[in-house]
Amino acid sequence: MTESEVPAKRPPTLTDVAKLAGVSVATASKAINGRGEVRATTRVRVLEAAELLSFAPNALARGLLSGRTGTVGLLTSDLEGRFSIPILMGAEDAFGAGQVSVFLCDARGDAIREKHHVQALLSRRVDGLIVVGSRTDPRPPLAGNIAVPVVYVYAPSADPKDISITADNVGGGRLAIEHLISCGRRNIAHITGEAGFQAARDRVEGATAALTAAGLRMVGDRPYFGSWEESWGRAATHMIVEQHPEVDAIFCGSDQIGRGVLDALRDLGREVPGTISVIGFDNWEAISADSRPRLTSVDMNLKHLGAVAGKRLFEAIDGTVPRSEELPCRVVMRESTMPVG
Amino acid sequence: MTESEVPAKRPPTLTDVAKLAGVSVATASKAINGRGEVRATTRVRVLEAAELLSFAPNALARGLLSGRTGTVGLLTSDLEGRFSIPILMGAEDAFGAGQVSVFLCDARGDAIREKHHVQALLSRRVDGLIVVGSRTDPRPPLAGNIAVPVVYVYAPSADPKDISITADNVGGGRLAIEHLISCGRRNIAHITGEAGFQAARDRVEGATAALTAAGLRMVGDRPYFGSWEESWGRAATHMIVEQHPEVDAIFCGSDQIGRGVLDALRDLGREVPGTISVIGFDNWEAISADSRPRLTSVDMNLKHLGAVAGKRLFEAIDGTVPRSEELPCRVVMRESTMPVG
DNA sequence: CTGAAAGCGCTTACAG
DNA sequence: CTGAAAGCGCTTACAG
Repeated sequence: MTESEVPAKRPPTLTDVAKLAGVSVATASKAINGRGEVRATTRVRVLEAAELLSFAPNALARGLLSGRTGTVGLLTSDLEGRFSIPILMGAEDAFGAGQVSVFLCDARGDAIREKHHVQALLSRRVDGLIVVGSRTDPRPPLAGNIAVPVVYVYAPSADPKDISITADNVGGGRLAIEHLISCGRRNIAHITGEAGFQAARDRVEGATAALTAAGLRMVGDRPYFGSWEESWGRAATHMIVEQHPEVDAIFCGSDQIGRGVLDALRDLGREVPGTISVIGFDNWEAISADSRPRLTSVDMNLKHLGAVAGKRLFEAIDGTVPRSEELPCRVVMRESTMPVG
Repeated sequence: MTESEVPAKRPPTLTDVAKLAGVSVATASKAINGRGEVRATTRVRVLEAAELLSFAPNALARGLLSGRTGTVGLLTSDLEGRFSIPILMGAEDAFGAGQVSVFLCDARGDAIREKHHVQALLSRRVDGLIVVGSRTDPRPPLAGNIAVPVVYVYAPSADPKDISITADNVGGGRLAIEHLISCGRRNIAHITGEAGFQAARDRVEGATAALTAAGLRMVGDRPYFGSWEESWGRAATHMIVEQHPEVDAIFCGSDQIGRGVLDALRDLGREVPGTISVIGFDNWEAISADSRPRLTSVDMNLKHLGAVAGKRLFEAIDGTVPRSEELPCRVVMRESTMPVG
């Protein structure tokens, strides 16, 4: 039986490489890792052997030795929701392709399932954990003694001692109103989602502050809480336009609401942005980028949020203790708030 | 220095548990894994010790021994796109919480990045790989000698020897037309995305077959290829209604197109579903579930696709050789195709 | 029923 | 510059 007939059942080991190169495993290890003084010709011989066998060092063995695995766990509560994904991408970016590998776990908002996932991740000796929430309300911290650093993103941990990276929704509400005022609007209404959401309340707070600072009041003297859906945007718009015909701008708590508002205004013959401006929230391309007119929106920079969380996790793994951060939103302007000269 | 003062820097090991329970590591191992004959009282003692230390067995060490890591790699080319996510969730479901952990890698459609990720995953000794495409066109198989089973989902591998789990888009096109015909429609137009997409061409093929089988022809005698966006749906609708006023149904290649079609028909005063029916494709809730009227759509069952891929990967890991599968779509009916009596 | 020993694949002092 | 040996945390025959 010649060598070429032997089927390579298991991946090649360092021993295989060393044998082929005619050196000890110790030397092979040093050559491959560029460690210790290895003669140049020896190093080349080892590297060639490794190449020939397409040797990939067993990360499990390495992790066992070093105590570091180069893996992190990403725990999300709601993969389906569109907020997790950009955050997740940002985090992935921060880790870099191949340097650190990411375990993805979706707990589906179920505490039991979450516990199982955490258990599994800890067994796999991840170097750290990122916990991604699906709404901005504070969430209970992970149960149990977690021996590795944890960073919470989007939804902060309810424990202020934990590290949380969040979007500044109060600031986002303020930005939206300031933008509308910049466009020359004075009679601004606010249609938003369920009052049970911290995000809704925060944006109201920011909006109110900005209006007050400008000496203005909300049309209707209150926000219109309802649901996050288009149909609520449509219904509320009809009500507002009828009761407050002077309305010349609407700040919407989501792009879906914004989309409903645009459709209703179109039905009512109110021209956007000619006689009334509309701004949404989330900057959800699929909803905002092809409407008539295209919808200006507040963007929470979710990808950046994820990237910052990733960086902070690294710092924590390296022993420094990062602080919680609340990152600013930004306005992405499109035609629905374009001042018409 | 008392015991309680010693900080637990590293996670407890089996040795710690054994020591605390007053047995050997071998016995501790057997007790914890329910293996071999261990006296009941001994087992209890070990389990209590493990509990007390909140011992979690090091999966790396286990993996090193057994050659199985209980991890799989999920390689996606486009996390942002909305097709990957449901597939990913389905796969996660198939793996079960905590049993198998999933490494998520987004190659961003970049071959170099993909290679890096595969390399990293192989180093981590994943038991298998799932490759998720972002469009249904066949993709080149993974480069290099992959020593573990690979299952392609959504986008099949260009190599027919590989295992690919795909949605039957031809069948989906057929279903859409058959549904419209069931609703009493005879003059059916088809507005779809770029002809460069296999998905567009497949759905056309199915639609044409179903029309022919019913003795009908497409309105305009051809599909209207364009883009996947709302604006194309709007533009094409105006054109079709003008040139072919007899049109009484429109099959749309995507829900976004469908949404544009609905909006245009509304502008044109054509009543849906009264005088004309509309069906979309993708069953994208955010787009289809709150439109006026709500949009009937063809669903590719992506989550199920992912789940099947996960199951097939397991079978492959366990040594059986699964076959490629093309899974059926289904029609999710809403008001836009409701026959009006 | 229990434990000593070997070994999974690697790295790291330590001799030579 | 090179290699023998110990050890990371676990499991698995094999003695006792």
